This record gives sequence, C-alpha cells and structure tokens, in this order.
Amino acid sequence: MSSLALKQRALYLDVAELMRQRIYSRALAPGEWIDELRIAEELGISRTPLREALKVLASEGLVTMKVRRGAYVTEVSTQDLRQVYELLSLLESDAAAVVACSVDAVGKTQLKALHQTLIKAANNTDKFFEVNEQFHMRVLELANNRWRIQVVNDLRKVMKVNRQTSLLKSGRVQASLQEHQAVVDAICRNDAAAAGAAMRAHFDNGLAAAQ
Amino acid sequence: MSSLALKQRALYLDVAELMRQRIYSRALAPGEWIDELRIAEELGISRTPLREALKVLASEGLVTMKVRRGAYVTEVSTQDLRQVYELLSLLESDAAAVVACSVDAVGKTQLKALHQTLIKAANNTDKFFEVNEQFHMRVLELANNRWRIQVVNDLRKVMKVNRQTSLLKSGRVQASLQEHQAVVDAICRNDAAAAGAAMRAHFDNGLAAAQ
DNA sequence: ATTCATAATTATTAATGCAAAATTAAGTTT
DNA sequence: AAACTTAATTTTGCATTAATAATTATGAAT
Repeated sequence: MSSLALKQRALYLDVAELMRQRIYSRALAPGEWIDELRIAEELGISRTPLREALKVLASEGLVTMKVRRGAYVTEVSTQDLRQVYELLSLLESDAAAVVACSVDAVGKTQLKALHQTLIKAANNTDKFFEVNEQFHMRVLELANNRWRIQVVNDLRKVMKVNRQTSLLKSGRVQASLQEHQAVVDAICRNDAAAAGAAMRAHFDNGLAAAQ
Repeated sequence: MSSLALKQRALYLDVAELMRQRIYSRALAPGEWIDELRIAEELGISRTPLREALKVLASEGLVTMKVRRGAYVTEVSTQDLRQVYELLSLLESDAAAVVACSVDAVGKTQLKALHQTLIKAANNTDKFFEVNEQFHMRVLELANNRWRIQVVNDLRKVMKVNRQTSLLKSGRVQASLQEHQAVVDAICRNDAAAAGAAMRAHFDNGLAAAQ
C-alpha cells in the first residue's frame, strides 16, 4: 500500500529513516563499516540515494564519514552520551522555563493529556518511549523556536543509539513519571524557574540511570 | 598550488564551503533557486558532488530542499535570527560558565591573547569577524563538549547569512570589545555566574544591534 | 623466513545517462 | 479575448558507468 501511495518524500529521506532504525536497533553495530554496495542491492536501489542518505546521517552524527573509506556507524562513548545529555538538559530545561511563561490553557491541557497517556503506557516499553518523546517534543513546540526543535531532534537521535543502554532500569519508569509530573505542575502554575529545574532534574536522573 | 596539493577532503565538502561563502556574500540571495546545472558546469564538476553538498547545507539550514523543485537559499527571517541568537546565547553562556569552572592557566592565557588580537583588529571588519569567531570557538573548545561545538557551528552558519544585517552598527565594535573583556575577566577569576551572565549580555546586545 | 615491491582486487568518488515530473509555451475552443 | 488543454522544454531524481585510491594478495630478494 505504501509502495503504491504516491511518494511525497524523496527516496534518500526514506532510506535515511530506514538506516536510522537499523542503527537504533543495532542491526548496524557501532563502529561497523557500512557496505554501500550490499545495502543498496539489498534495498533494490542504486548507491546514489543511499550515499545521499548517509550524508544526512553524518550531519546528525549517527554515522562518521572517513575520506576514501566510506561511512561508519558512529561509536557513541559514555562521554558522548554524557555530553549529549548535558546539552539536552540545557536546551529542554530552558524550553520548559519559556513554556511556563508563555503557555496558554490549550497548551496546558495538551501537556496534561500527554502525561496521562504516558502513565497508561508505563508497562509498555515501546509505547512509553514513544509517548515520552511526544511529551518532550510538545514542550519544545510550545517553546516556539524551530531551530531548537531541529537541534534537539538531532541530539535525541544520537541518544537513541544507546537506547538499550539508557533503557529504563529498575524503578526508572515510575521515577520518570514523577519527574514529568513536576514539570507539568510547574508549567501549569507558570513557574518558570521550577519548570526549568524540574526538567533539568529529569535529565540528570536519566543520565545517572543510563550509566 | 592548492590544486596540486593532494586533497584530503572530498570534493563535496569543498563545494559545500564554496556555496556557503556564496550564500554569506549574497552572491546567492535568500530565497533564490539554486540552478544545479549552471553551477555545476560553472565549477567544472558534475551535479553529483554539488547535490551532495546541497544536502549538507540543507542539514545546516542554509538551503531548503523542495521535493521535485530543487534547492533554495533559506530565507532567514528576523524571527529566525532572534531564535538563533537565543539559542547561541543559551549554549555559549553555559559554555562560558563551564569554562570559568574548569579552565587552567593555559586556557586563560589563550583567551586573553585572543582578546588582545581582537582589540587590534577593531578597525578591520573582516579581521574582527574572524578573530571574534576564533574567540567564541576557543571558549567552546575549552568547555569540552564536541556536540555543543557542532551545534553552535551550525547555528553560527545561519547567523552569518545575515552578517551584513547584523553588521556592526555605530559603536558596536567598542561595546562588543568591552563585553568580551567582561567574559574574559569573569572566566579568569573563575566566576561561573558572571561569565555566563556576561556572555548572555553580549548576545542580547548583539541581537539588539542586528535588528 | 621476513620484508619489500608489485600486481590484483575492492571500494569510494565523480561523471554521465535516462526517465519521470514540473513548468512553460503553444494552440484550440468557447 | 480568456480559459482550458496539450505539447515541448526544462529540471529533478535515480541509475549506471568510469576512474581513482586503498587494501589485499602474490612474489621475489635478501
């Protein structure tokens, strides 16, 4: 069906998304060399759109291009992970503070609803990740800065490479929910400082659990 | 000479840098359609490396790809400029605070030296921009987070699109120098809060002058 | 046997070719 | 004359081919 649907996106974007999923799932392991020829004929496409996709992933930091040696899956070290968490903490806590100042009733309702959905997804890891991402992205959208959205999106892609590493350890789901609750509460009472601090705490705890 | 030198970088990276300069200099105007065929034969290359370069620029936000309509130079609105400044302010003020805590004697000396070079370049706009960039990048490097360096580099590229807009208005050079001095002073006395505040003020003033 | 040199293979990079889609131009009809 | 249709041109997107560089394999010489 999707193959019949008239495609609106360019092929290289679809290929990029497919390669992202393979990197997230470790079908392509960190440090692994990406065999253009093999993957191209496996997907039934030429190397041109694949190479274009790899350059997109390189700009996101998911693959590393070595001159005359092709593309390699980026190895995300624990130091990298810490650095990415620090940046996300900075960018998203600031976003939460901005939202606390500017949010209207609709935005508050949306965040509360997303948080309720997240609570219901507590026992479904995949669903939890998905809704968790939606919550964070909704906060970003409410902060109304398209460049921040772009930057955070790219950094989150790097974080996802180590998804199973940062996978929820014992009790992390419940703690995470409480931290989200604190963010929602602070935003809803328009307390910028508290919203920023709550989001920062959320990331600090997430990093601690990931390592 | 440079044509004889064995090239270490791939062609598409050189082409990307060339296109960046054309966008900065407005040889390619905002909103303008990029004629792949014309530019490729003008540069004496095929469309392939040019198209790869354009995808790099697209990920940086300098060009916008429209499906089946090619690449257009991104139009950076005043709102975009404000948003980018806000992000740079956030990222670089945090970096300055980090540096104030972690910098050693060597780092302090480097920053002081760069600041002195900047003072000497006060009457040379191009040189001033160059050294100014070096100063900011040195602070970032000292903050020791390669992902932040990457993000800030990309955002600065967007800012440069409006370089003449943000071009130094009356007295902005001297004010800018004083603001830099405040950053250096705060870092050298390991005052993180003051360093962050000084850098933030520097960007706030820069944005005000740019609009 | 080890090391150096050279040949063969493999893979990346860049150029060219081709088909599909979009825009523009031309023509016909009302 | 205006609008709709159709043809021609332009341009993108993808595939294929060519060439350049790197690696591996082979062989000779010390």
